[in-house]
Amino acid sequence: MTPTAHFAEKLRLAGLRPTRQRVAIAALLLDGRHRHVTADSLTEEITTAGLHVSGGTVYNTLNQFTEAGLLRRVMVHNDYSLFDTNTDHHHHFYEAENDQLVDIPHDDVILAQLPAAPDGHEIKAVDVVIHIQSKNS
Amino acid sequence: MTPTAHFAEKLRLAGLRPTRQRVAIAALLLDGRHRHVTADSLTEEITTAGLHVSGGTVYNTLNQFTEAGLLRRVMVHNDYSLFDTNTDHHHHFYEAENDQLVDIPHDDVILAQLPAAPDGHEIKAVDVVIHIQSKNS
DNA sequence: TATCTAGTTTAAAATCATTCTAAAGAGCCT
DNA sequence: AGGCTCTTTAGAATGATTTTAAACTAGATA
Repeated sequence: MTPTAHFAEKLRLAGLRPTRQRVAIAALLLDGRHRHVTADSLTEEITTAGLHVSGGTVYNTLNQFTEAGLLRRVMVHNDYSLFDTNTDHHHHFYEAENDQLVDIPHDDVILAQLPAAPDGHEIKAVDVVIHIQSKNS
Repeated sequence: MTPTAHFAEKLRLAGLRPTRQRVAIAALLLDGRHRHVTADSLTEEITTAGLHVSGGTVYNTLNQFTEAGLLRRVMVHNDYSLFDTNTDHHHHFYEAENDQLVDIPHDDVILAQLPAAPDGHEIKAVDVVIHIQSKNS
């Protein structure tokens, strides 16, 4: 199976029509590498790859991939959106000084007790963000 | 001590000059009630109280209060900033459907194990957000 | 293979929360 | 009261994201 066919299939399984743009972005983001991207950094990658995808489509695609569970949105500030290519359950260190986000290995956080969800609700996800700062500041 | 003098003192202790606007906002937000506000909802409250504070000052004041530790910023989405008048250590339920944020009592979350902060860094805060959704959807 | 249609992409304009600006105003020290 | 600095103000500017309306395409059908 060609790489393109591989990502096209992945998109189909996620319920997304495999357009040229979505396949290109999937090839960049869904190759198994774990990293954090923004609409801006992704646009740069696309350009570096010698391609072009309009700004609106970059945003749409990031939202659709997230909706489909292919990406995860990480909330650490509200200057711009961050997306994590690692959709496995894990948490983050965040250093506000340099707007730096670092993954925390899965087992390094243990939640010994969680509250029950309010009536009529269920827990969908638990996000832990550990805010850190450099010691000499 | 008049209420105004009380809040003026509170601001001075936080290192903020007690201007008319800051005292007015402090009287609304720092009265001990625990709630979540936005720049917009606060502006409404100010208007309802028969006062007027310019938009820029509302934003500045929220940021300064947060900086001074009188408020806490809560990160759950990036449509607009949310501020929590409860600065004690506690966590949140967040229901994306209605953009609803609910406090979790302090002891209902137990973090049995935390990772060490990366070299040269220290932990400043640990935020836990439990995303919930209504069951029949 | 030609055709059709719904879904998608595009560039550009619009939106909207937030920040910035420069001028006017107000604490507060002497 | 005088003066110096910090604040407030209204309005303009910023910047990420969404929307728009028209052009395009994936995929189904004939």
